[in-house]
This record gives sequence, C-alpha cells and structure tokens, in this order.
Amino acid sequence: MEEIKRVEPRTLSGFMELLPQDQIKFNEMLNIIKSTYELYGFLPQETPIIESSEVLLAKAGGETEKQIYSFKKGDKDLSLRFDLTVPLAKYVAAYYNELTFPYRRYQVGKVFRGERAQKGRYREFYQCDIDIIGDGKLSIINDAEIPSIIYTIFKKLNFGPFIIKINNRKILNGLFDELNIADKMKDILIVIDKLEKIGMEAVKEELAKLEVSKENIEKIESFIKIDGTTDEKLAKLQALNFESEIFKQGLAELTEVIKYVRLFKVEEENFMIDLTIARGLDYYTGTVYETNLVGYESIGSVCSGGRYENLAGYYTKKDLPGVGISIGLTRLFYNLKELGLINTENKSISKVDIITMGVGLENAVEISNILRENNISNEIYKEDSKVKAKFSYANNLEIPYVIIIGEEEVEKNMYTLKNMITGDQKLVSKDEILKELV
RNA sequence: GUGGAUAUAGUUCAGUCGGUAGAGCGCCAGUUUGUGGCACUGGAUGUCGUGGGUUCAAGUCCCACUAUUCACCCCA
Repeated sequence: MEEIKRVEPRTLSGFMELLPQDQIKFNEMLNIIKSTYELYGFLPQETPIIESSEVLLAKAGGETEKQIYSFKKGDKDLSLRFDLTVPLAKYVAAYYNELTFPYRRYQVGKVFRGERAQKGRYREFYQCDIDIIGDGKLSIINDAEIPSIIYTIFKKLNFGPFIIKINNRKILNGLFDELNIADKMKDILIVIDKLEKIGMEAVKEELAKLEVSKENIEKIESFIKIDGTTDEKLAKLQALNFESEIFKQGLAELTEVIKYVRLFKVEEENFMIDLTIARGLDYYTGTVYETNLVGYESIGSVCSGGRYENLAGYYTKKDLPGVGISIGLTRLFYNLKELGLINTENKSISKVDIITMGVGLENAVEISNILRENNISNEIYKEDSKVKAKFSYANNLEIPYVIIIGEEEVEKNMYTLKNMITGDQKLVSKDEILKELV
C-alpha cells in the first residue's frame, strides 16, 4: 500500500474557525443584525470578494495599500476587498441609474486585511454594514436614525449595557480653525483618538511632539474635557462662541442629531456626546459614531461609522453623500467569547433525533417527514451502531428529544418519545408527538 | 514593518540538577445486547515543531529555521 503523506490540518493565523456550538451562536448574532437592518427597510446587497485592484485601490494609499491582499491571475491584478464601503461606492456609481435614492442598503460579508493578527484582530473578518446614500443631498436626520439601529441591535443581542458615542468632525475641524492649526488636524485627531487608551498626559506629550503650542494644547485639553449631561455639553459648546463657520455648522448638526436620536427612542443611558472620538479614517466629514460595551471599554469600539460627504468621487462625477456604520462581528464575537458573555448551550440544530432498533427505518423516515412538515428540525440516526452509541450521539449534541422505533413500536404503529433532559419516556401516537413538540 | 514570548498525547498543560514521557478533560471498552448524562474498572494515543550542535546521555543546554502568540503601528 502506498504511504500517504499526511499534512498537518492547520488553519492560517488570523482566520477564525469555529466549532458547531459557537458557529450556531455566531449565526444567531448574524441573523439578529440582518433582520434588524431589514426592519429599518435596508435593502440587501452583495458584491464580489475579489475585485480588480484598480477599482479597489482607486482611493487607497498608505495603510490600506500595505494591508490589502493582492495577487495576479494571468495578467490581471486582483485584490480581496478590505472593507465593504469601497465596493459600495463602486456599486452605487455603476448602477446609479437603476438605484432609487436615498439608497439604503445593508451588506454583510467577509473582508480581508493582510496585517499581523492579534488578540481579536483577524485577517479575515465579518463586517455588517449599513449605509444610506443620497443623490446630491442627504438629510441630517439620517444621521440620527443610525444610532437607533445600533441601539435596537445591541438591545436584541442582549450582552449587557452599551453606549453609543456620538461626535461631529466639523466641531473638531472648527476648533482647529479657531486655533489656526488646521494643517496638523489629521495628526492631532489620531492622537486625540487614543485618549481613552493612553490617557490625557500622554496625549499632551504627543501633541507637544507635533509642535502644537502649549497654549493650544491647553485649549484642546479643556475642549475635550467638556463634561456634563448631553444637553450641558451642547450648551457648553455653544457658550464657547467660536467664530468658525464650520464649528457652528457642526454644532447645529450635532444638536439636530441628538434631538432626533431621542425621537427615535434611543434611551438616554445608551448614547452620549463624546468630543474625543474622531476615527482615524479620513473620509468621515460630519457625524461620527463609536459603540462601547459598558465595563468592557478595553475591547474598543464594536461598531463605528459616520457621515461622509462624497462616497464615490473616484468612480463618478455625481455627488453622493452618505452615512453608515459597520459592526465588526468577528472581533465582537471573539471578545464576547473571551469575556464569557457567550453562552454556547446549543450544540445542535435538531430538536429530535430518531433512533431505530434493528427494524422500523421506514417508520422513521415517515415520522421524520411529518415532523419536518410541522417545522420541527430532526434527524434520523442511520448507522448500524450499538444502542449506547445511538443515545450518546443525541446526548453529546444535546438534542432534547429522541424518538425510538423498534419491534414493539412498529407492531403497534406507535413511537417511544424520550425527553433527554428529564429522562422520561412514553409510548405515543403520531398525533401525540406533534402535540408534545409543536 | 518593529519589539517580546511560546512550541510536549485529540485538547489544556506538568515534566526538578541533563539520565529514554506524565496528569486532567476528551476518546475506546466494560459494569448495562431496548437507553444517554452520573459513578466505578480497564485501555489506546507522542518523530517532545524542524534541522544542526554540545554531551557517555538532550523534552531539558546552545544555534538556525518554521509556526504560533502578545504588544506597538494602524484599524473593525
């Protein structure tokens, strides 16, 4: 006999693979997210995992380009999508004439980033995106609807308290205008974004490294330290009396967003204004969001997004403003599991396992069909194994009911229904089984 | 890309001063041939990541490689 060279069955670093009990839970979360998106009327959208590099890298550069998975097939330069926003931009530009605006779509899928894998950070991960794209204009009220969707999802996911942090980039831009340091804005925002992680002192040190004057550092500090209730923060921002037009506009937008967030019934304890969130991504131009799980801030934002003024500028002349968010489900799932917040009690999908004792396979198929017609998931154990093994199968997979069919049952045209949790069993008819299980 | 750590059974890990390998869980069998979980009894399982070096002797010490992992950068 030829010897088979065995290969170690390993999975690449940075790629999540789950056992069935975890996958069941993961899919439940996925379903909650998708169904909630649809509850808000968002349309489903799919785009290819592979795109032409030219299309995908149209607006990229820097980090994105370094992290993207690219390869050649023949003479074609191809890349794996690294987010769902760029494919959305391409899609909207390509089908502009066939879409109805404002275009509200959701897309859930895997994206790829070739960076060093790390705790909760994967090279392949799920993003669950929603975006609302306007044709030329898009009401600010859309920016208030987004937190309401996040709110509904995290309420349904039921992993404990969470808080949606809301800010507006224009307020920050206005501040930098006011301080005459708009040229360093991008670097400063990256530093401010790290506040929660490294603390105020370290932020001040980093700002000093960027050659921000002492006076301006103090102003930035007192600005991001603005505290109080949501309404108090708005009032304090107003009281700054900044001349900057962009600041005034940002504040007006934020005020409007807060008003409608309340109208959308997001509870006061589940949202706040956080003047420090800026997001590294440079395409956000207005409202920005981050969501944290209260008590588990260290895992970072589990859902972020914001408003961008021009989605598809690299693909079309059309002016397409949008607002959207993305839930990083792979990271969220990983962190929740690490924290023990995921209870993976379901090891199987079947509610019933049908076991035969030498005879009765025909009866088994028949009752299996009937159960399925009544929407009861079930399976037949078909292997010629010992009785013990048959029951162990149901037990290991924690299938709650077993139907046993043997000589006695076939003769009487009855079934033994066993409850695997209590251990009780009884001889019953088809009708009684349905009555018990439906 | 930069810096640290780790690699032993299916899995989680122990292995002292260098002296040819262990535990829990899981798996298999039995107590129980129409009954799983619990309990008890028994059993199987290893190129000690790969290659080289030191040594009478290496899982253990040294070197290289590979893989994994944590942090930084950046981000979900």
